[in-house]
Amino acid sequence: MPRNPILSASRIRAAALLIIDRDGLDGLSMRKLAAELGVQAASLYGHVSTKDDLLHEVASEILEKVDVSGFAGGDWQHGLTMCARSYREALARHPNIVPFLAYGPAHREASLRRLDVVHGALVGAGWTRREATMIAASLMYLVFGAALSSFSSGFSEDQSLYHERYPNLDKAHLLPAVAAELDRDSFELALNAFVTGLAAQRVATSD
Amino acid sequence: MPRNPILSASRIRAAALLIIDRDGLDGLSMRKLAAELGVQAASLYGHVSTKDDLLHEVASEILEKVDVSGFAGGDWQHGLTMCARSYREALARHPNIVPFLAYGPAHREASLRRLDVVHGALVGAGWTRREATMIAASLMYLVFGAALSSFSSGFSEDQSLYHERYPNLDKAHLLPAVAAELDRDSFELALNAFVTGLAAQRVATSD
DNA sequence: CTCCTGACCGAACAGTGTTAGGTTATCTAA
DNA sequence: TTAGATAACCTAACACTGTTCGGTCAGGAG
Repeated sequence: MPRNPILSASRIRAAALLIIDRDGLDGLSMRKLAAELGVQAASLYGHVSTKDDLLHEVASEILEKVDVSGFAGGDWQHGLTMCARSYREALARHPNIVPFLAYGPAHREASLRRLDVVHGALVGAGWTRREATMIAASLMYLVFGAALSSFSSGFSEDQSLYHERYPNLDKAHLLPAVAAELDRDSFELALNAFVTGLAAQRVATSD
Repeated sequence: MPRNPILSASRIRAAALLIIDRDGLDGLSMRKLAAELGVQAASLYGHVSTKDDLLHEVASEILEKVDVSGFAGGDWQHGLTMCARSYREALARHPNIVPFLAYGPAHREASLRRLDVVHGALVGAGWTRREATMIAASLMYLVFGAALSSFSSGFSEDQSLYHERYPNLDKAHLLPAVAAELDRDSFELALNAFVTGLAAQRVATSD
């Protein structure tokens, strides 16, 4: 090796994620990323083929942390719940990249592997293949919906306007701390209602 | 009036939405939009303050069609279901703009008005204010999650790869027609399970 | 010491959103 | 009828974007 490399694929990924977390998805440019690493923009292309590719790599890194081990015990309700929680947490840690993540989850290797596990567990628990597919899809709806349309990233404008014009709306969720809690609780409510409802339907159809 | 205007805010919105539907969100540029209207890019700025603003206007136009009249009867389960269906349909008609829509639904006038109606109806049906907020949020999770991570926009790569590597996954949802049906059915499943689960929880806590 | 190779850089290309200033057709006022 | 006002559109440019080509230069191998 001619020289000690400053850059590496993983260092680039880390810096990219840092910028995305700090400045948003649109706040990431190759020049800014290069500057963050003390380098010129062109140098990045020795380690990364394309910006889009870089984003996919960052995305995969994030999604690696999703845990589907909850299905191991054979209890699909528990598995579904644990998987959804873990998924949401992974996304909530980097909310700015979620719109990109959602673009094509099915195209990513890790997502497919996970989906395969979930699907298999559901079929093993007695759901039909079609039902298993739809349940897995529904879980994605909840997870991505929760990560995307969270209170934390909404409701940040002038507070006084809300209350008088929309009397039914509570203005408490304007506070960031409250918003984060409300996000988590709303997700838990939705997840719990969903799994409960599924279980009820399961009993009904297996009669 | 000095001349018969070629441009108008609504004509610009319509053309923008057409391009978005056809070429995707990234496929919309001010120059392309201008060309579509037989005009130069700069001319657009006499009718539209900013590209971001234009997108928000297009978004509002789409969201205007969401129908919350299902709550009128006083049946919150029916209201929730109808509202969610109408919402999803509105989004499914223009899937490419959904990532933008999801960015800050809470900032849009029409969304807040709707949210206020839903919230009021839920409180009227006996839910606490906090519960109502969380239920409304959950509904958004489902709707946006369904519109975003739909099968139609995923799974479009080489079909043969899937089956051997992920034995649990069905390859039927690769076909566009099947995918659309699967999207709708999955959403209905999720929605039904969610509302059922909510109702069950309601009975339990009101004891 | 020379050669080679790999890492980084400078400069450019085509494209983006946006703006300042200029042109022109029509409508109003004298 | 003609002069001026004005709205609608355009030309040209700005600073930015992702990406590529050709160069520079440090170190290891012979």
